[in-house]
Amino acid sequence: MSLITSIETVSEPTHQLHSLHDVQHLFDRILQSDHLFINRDLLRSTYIPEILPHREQEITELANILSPALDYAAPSNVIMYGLPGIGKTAVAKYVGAELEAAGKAHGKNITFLYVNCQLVNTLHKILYDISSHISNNHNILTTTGFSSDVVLSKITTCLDATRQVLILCLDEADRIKDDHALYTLTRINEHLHQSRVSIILVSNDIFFTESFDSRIKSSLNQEIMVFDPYNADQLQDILRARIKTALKPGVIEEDVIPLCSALSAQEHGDARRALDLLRVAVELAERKHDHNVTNKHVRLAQSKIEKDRIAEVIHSLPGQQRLLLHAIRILHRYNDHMGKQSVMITGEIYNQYVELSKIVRYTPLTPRRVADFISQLETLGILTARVISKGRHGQTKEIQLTMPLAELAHILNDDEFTQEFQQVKMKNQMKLL
DNA sequence: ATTCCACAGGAAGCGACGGCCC
DNA sequence: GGGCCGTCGCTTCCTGTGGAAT
Repeated sequence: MSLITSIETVSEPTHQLHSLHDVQHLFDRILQSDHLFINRDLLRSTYIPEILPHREQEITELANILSPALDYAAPSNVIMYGLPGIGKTAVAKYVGAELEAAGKAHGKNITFLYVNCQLVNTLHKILYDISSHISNNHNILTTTGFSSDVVLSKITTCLDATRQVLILCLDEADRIKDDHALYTLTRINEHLHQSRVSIILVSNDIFFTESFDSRIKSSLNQEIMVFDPYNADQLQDILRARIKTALKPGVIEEDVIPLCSALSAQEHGDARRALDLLRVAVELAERKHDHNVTNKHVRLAQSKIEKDRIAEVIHSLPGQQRLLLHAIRILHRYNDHMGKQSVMITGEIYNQYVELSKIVRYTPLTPRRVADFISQLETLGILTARVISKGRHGQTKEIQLTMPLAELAHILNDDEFTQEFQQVKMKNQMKLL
């Protein structure tokens, strides 16, 4: 389907809702349809259940490491390694909550603070997270504008004033930009007299501490826990435990759980993925008013999850990166038109990008910056790129889309740039825009 | 064996920004 | 309102790369 025809198809809905009455009927119909869920939130990976199947050993190990906190002693710092979706975060949060509860029962002040370093990725941001968490009834900084030293000093004063053990869990710790941040955090105890801080570092990257200098390694003084991926049988147990409370009895066909588990085990034993797959499969079945969830729904869910992920990523890209994607789309289409390979190289993509920048009146960024964008798009799974040498014609990158061109065109269809390109296309009869 | 090309990608630095203090 | 602090997006400068051409 050409870009212009695909725009036409989405322009006008065939049926329009005119009144609040219509809307009420619409939702009545949805509510009256068969509900397969009892509680869909229980099939979300963010939900921490009361029992974590196949992680009993890790829970016990972490609990043993952290138990000195109940005597106001500093537990060892812990590094937890393992691939995504295999229960590291769940174990840390589970043990953290249990420890807080045990502290309360024994009259000890223990605080567990979970920080996701994907967003909170600098020392400064981490310190502000700590300060806002421990600030209850204390005059401590909860806003920005202070140097890291000032915030750190306020935190240590507040901690010492309230005698407590703070367990700081830094998830995705490999995202922290500055090694110095970890060094500072691991040495907080040197400033404390009454309280103690212990750190749990959670990472998918087993090599992330390799680059640390010896000062950080020694100040970490860590216990290491390595999490093994779940196998297909273990994933089945996890899913079966969740569906007992999340879904109505008998709505799942016999082979659905084994299929979800097998597909997720193929990746790397990712329980998060297995739960998403099952939840989306049930949602699709519900929307179709089917009474059972079958393998067909799981396969549809698998394709939907992947498409949704890429579309969401593309829509959230900044303007310049979307413009670059338009350049790639047009170049790809041109290559198809000329019967050439769908492989593109950096130089021609950059030239196309500069052309488009003129149309939308953007100042084109430098080739260096655009090269970074290409690497980022590769990281996001939208492109594949490999460095090749063209001999006397220099070194470059061979770039390919990971999705069909039509799919990218469809995703970019409602993009703000598309309309401008359409106007230019009509004015200049440029077939390939 | 040497030269050459078109980049890749690291490092450093700049300016803008948001949020605060004084 | 100027100064401070940390962050971010970006440019500029630079060195490295590797295979075809000479």
